[in-house]
Amino acid sequence: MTKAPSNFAKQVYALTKQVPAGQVTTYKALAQALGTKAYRAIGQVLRCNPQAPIIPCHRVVASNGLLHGFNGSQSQPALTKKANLLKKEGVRVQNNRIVNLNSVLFTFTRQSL
DNA sequence: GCGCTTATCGCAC
DNA sequence: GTGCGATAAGCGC
Repeated sequence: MTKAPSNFAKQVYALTKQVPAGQVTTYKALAQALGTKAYRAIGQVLRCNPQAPIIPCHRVVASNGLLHGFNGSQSQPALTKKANLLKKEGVRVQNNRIVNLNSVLFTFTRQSL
């Protein structure tokens, strides 16, 4: 990761960084924006999170609006905290799930790339 | 209606 | 070269 990060990862980071506060995106959206079906691959890239503070991985949720992985898979309290933060941003989160997902769901466009 | 399994792609070691 | 990983979708019962 010292030179030329994979275009794929780069785009994932770029898209994730594009997500404004108060909105969340889904792996599917990212995959579609990249034109790939590697939902997991995206998670893989986000998991490495080379730019943790710059990349709001906590703003990326499952297609169902369910808060996935993040630190949650390992730290429930942390996940709850993030959920609370999202709530503060304007994202309705309840039980680790996006309530008004339809209202905060941020989708990407081909031009986003 | 709910649950489990399978398919897919890329990154890291 | 292999394994794993933050999913998604489909099919079955």
